[in-house]
Amino acid sequence: MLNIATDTFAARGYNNASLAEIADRAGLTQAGVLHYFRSKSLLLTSVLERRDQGDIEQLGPERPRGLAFLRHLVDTALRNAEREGLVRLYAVLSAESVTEDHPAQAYFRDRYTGLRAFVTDALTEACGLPDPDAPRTRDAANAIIAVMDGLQVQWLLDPDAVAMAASTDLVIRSLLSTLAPDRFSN
Amino acid sequence: MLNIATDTFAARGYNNASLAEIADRAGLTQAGVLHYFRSKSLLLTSVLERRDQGDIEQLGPERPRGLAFLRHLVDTALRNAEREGLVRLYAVLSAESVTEDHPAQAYFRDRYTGLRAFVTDALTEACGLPDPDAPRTRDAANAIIAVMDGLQVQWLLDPDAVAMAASTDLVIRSLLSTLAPDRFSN
DNA sequence: GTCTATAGCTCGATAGAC
DNA sequence: GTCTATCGAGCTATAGAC
Repeated sequence: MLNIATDTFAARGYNNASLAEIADRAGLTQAGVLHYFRSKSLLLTSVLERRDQGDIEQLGPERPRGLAFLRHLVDTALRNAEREGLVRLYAVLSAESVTEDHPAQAYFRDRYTGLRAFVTDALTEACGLPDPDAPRTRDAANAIIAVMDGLQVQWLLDPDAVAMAASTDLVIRSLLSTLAPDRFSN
Repeated sequence: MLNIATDTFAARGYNNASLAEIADRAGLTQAGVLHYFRSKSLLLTSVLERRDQGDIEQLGPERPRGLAFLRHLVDTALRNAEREGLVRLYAVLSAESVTEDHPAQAYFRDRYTGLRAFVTDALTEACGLPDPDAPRTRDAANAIIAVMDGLQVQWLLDPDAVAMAASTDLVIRSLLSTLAPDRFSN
């Protein structure tokens, strides 16, 4: 049920997806869907929360740190090329969430805040930097997240023109050798 | 009129924006809007075409080349921080366009194809590379476009957490020194 | 739990008066 | 050119039978 809702939101976006279509695909009526989820926006929230378990940034307490975490991001980009549905869900909804009164706005704001902290920490640790709050580290972290997101949109529109993992890897390596040229040479 | 439509599509996305709201803001009725644009999707097309004149990638035949073009991208990121409406329009619509049967899908596919060619050329020239079709150059070009797009979404959700120009500049510099370490040192 | 039925909207588009 | 009126369709959500 949540899987079907996920696919539908991914294919159509939140606003353009209808409970009737989700219900059809799930083999019941629109009223049936609302029996389990009191409203459409609550269904979206449930979809997003479900997706957070067992995914990218929720790896449990033994999440990899430093360089291992950055490598994990490249791995994720590689695996994402085989998970178009998931990529579509986040690409479509994250951008849609910036529109007025979107029900997923708080979710994505918080998600990015958390991701930024993770990546900033990983960079600081991998590079052995003294100050975890250095603006340049923060800029680099934001850029790494941004490049992964932006590549997804290009890839969804034109899969053959984009190598998500290769581009992600190239950016991370380049940033590392800028932030810590002694540790990471070109 | 097109300006009002632009703002509305930017604030609500295409699907969620209504002709009635656009008409209200423009001071006429919904039927009045359809007198000028035969359909909603034609209005969107007109908005996007209008925006292409005098903007980022349409700088006329004397578009800057090589390093100057890459600097221009950073300038654009800097100016974009003062043009939230325009940023919102492209961030929202580009992601929305990957959904099924979206009227702007062809527009954004073509736009990215053109942008990729521009940035790839600029990188090839700036770095003095022999092969304009090198995969790594293409990966770097895609990454530069992606980082600019991805930063916009983060910035719209949390303006204080993101320095679009600084992050863009950092990525471009880092990539340059990876692609051509002899010309661009850290 | 799942259904039918329906209330109560909003939407895009068209027809036609002025 | 701009309006009113309206069609036909879609939507979310609720009420209530079974």
